Amino acid sequence: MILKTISQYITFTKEETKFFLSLLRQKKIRKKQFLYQEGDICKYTTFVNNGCLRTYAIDNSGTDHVFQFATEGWWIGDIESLKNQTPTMMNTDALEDSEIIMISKQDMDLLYEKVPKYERFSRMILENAYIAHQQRILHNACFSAYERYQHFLEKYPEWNARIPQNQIASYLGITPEFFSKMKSQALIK
Amino acid sequence: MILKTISQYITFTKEETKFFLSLLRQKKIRKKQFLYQEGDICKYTTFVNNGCLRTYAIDNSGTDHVFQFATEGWWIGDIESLKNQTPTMMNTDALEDSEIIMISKQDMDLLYEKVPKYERFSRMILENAYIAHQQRILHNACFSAYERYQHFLEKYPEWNARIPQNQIASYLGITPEFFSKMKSQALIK
DNA sequence: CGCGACGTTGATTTGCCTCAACGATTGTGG
DNA sequence: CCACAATCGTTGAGGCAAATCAACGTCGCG
Repeated sequence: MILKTISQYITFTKEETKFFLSLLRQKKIRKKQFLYQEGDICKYTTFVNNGCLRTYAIDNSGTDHVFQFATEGWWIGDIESLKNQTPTMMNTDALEDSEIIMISKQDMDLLYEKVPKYERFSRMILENAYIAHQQRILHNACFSAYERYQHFLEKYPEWNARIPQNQIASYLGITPEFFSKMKSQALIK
Repeated sequence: MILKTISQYITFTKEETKFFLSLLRQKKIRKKQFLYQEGDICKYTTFVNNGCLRTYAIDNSGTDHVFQFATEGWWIGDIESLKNQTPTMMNTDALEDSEIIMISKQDMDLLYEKVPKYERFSRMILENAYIAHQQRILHNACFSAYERYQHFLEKYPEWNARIPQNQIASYLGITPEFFSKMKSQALIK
C-alpha cells in the first residue's frame, strides 16, 4: 500500500525499495488509543494502512478541535513537533481499530541522504498538504458553516459516512448541536 | 538577499549559483498594483526583496479576506495555482512600492532537475509554510479574536507597525470596526 | 441489562457583524 | 498651495450566526 502511494510520485530501484522497507515499522492501534498526547515530542511520521485516526487540539475551556483525519493512504502527524523536536500541542488517537506504518525522524533523515529523490516525494506530499490547508483557511474565512459542510460532503463523501458527526462538526469548526440543526433545517446560506 | 536566504538551508556551488541567478527576473511593483488577479494562472513564484505584498480572496458578499502578507525575505504565491496550473481564487497586490524576484514554474522544474538539492530547500520552506498554516488553523479554532490579535502582535510586531489595521483585521478574520473596538477596550477573553 | 457515546431539539445568550455617521490624514489634480 | 476626494480609523445602535446549557431518545456494547 505505502509503496503504491509513493510510486505515484517517484520510482524506486529494487535496492532503494529494499532499503525503504527496512525502515518501516508496522503497528496496530485500537480505537480510542492514543498515538501522541499533548506535550509529547513526535518521533515518527505515520502512514495509515487501514482504519481511521485523528489529531485534535484542546482549547482553554476543554473543547476539542479536530485538525485532521486520516484514513487508508493518508499520512498523519504534527510536522512542527517532528521537524523541530518540540512538544506537540495536539493529540492523535484512533477513531477505529487501525493498522499504521511508522518511520522515525532519524530514518527519514537517513532516507533523504541515501535516496535524494525521496526529497521530491516529500516536497510533493507537502505541497498537497499545504494546498489543503490553504483551502481550509480560505473556506473558514469566506464561507458559512453550511457552505463549509456542503464542501466537506463533496470533497470527502467517504468520511461523512464513516466518521461520527460530532467529530465532523469539530473539524468544520462548529458545535455538534449546531451541526445537527443545520442538517435538519438545511439552512441555506 | 535571495541567495542569503537560500544559503540558510543548502549550499550552492559557484556554477549552481550562476545557473540559479540566470533564472531570476527582477521586477518593481507599485503600491496597489496587481501581481495576480482571481482567475489568473500563476506562472511565477515570487520572492520579496523589499516592500510588502498581500494575497487575499473575495467572498460572495464582496468582502476581502487576507490570506498572507509578505515583506522582505518572504515568498508569496498561490502554490495551488502554480502547481496545477489552474486559475487562482486569490488576488495578489502590493501594499507598498516593492521590489520582487520571480522564478517561472518552468525554470523551477528545470532547477529541480539540474540541482536536485534545491528539492531539499523547497521541502524545508514548505515545511515552514505548512507549520504556519497549521498554527493559523488551530488558533482560529481555539482562540478568540483578541487572543489571536495578541498572538499576532508577538509573532509579527513589525507587521503590526507597518500594515494598515484594516488589513490586519482581515488577516485575523474580523472586521475593521470590531478590531478597533477590541483594541480600545482591550477585551479580555 | 445498564451505562456511556452519540444525536436531536428548544430556550437563551453572546461574540462578532452590519450599517451609519463622523474626524483625521493623505494624496492628487487644478 | 489649496480644495477635494479617497483612505483609514473610531464610535454607536441594532442584528444575526452560532454557542451554551439543558433535557431527552437511541443505540451498541461490556
